[in-house]
Amino acid sequence: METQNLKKAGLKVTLPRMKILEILERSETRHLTAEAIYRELLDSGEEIGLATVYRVLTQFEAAGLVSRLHFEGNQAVFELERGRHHDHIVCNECGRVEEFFDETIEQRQREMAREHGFQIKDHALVIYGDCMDESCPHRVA
Amino acid sequence: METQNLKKAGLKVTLPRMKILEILERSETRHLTAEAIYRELLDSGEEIGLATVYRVLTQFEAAGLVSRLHFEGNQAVFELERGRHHDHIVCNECGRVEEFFDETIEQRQREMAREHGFQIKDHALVIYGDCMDESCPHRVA
DNA sequence: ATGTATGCAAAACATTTGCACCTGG
DNA sequence: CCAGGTGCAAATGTTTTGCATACAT
Repeated sequence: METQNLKKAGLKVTLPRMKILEILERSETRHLTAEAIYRELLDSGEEIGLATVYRVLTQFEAAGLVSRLHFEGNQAVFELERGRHHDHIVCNECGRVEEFFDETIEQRQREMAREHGFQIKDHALVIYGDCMDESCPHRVA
Repeated sequence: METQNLKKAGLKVTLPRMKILEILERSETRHLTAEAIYRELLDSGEEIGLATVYRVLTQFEAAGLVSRLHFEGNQAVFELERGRHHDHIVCNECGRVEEFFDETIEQRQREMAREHGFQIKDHALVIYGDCMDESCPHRVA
């Protein structure tokens, strides 16, 4: 269980940390803001402060347990790190997030970095669009 | 001159707007935060408020005169819009920004959006790395 | 016990807004 | 002249921090 991951990361196994991990694991959308996690904690009756949520998420990020993403908008979004690199497509209308991976894009990025004399360390690619999900409220098609 | 662009955008030709356009045009790095523009204004003796800088940049963005970029870090970065879409490579060490364009990446993005049932509207791709510029203070190589 | 974690309130930032005054056309 | 623009200060929204208390080992 998650107890292992926490210990492995050198973090004490505390209630806030376990609860936050649980929420990230159970999440349907898998991409949550600190606020969203905080609200879920409140809803399940936990007395955990928003500051703690931010502190825990920052520690999780440092430990490689979660990734912090920056989509348009002002809040960071957090997702559980599952070791498979991927990029994101976000629906402008309903906020739905999909993940994708394309080796050709990865390759071309490495090539672009090389051409410009950069030692590539990381990259962030987000595609914005309108999804055609039936649940999407502003769906065009 | 820039007077044209302002009028075309339906914006009165005021001193703050002209000065801000000038700074964006003259900028060596071409990618500036609102703060950086504000400081340049102060340095050149202009009495322009930071709020005005933000307001003007937001209007310029709406008019298509500038683009607002979100790199890692909390401040937005603004660049003069020159009509040629491109993505960015940013040096983690010295903050230098390079632009690039790769049709293969563009194509694959469209394909990824299509595969996931999204009507692509926009995208943001930033590559982070260490540059090997001789002026880069933390240069490794 | 003892070093860490947490909660709360306050601080820190980046950015936006309200409002009285100024300015461009 | 007058709608629109600007400066300043105050508000906002997100994230971080200080500090006294509580908890895991």
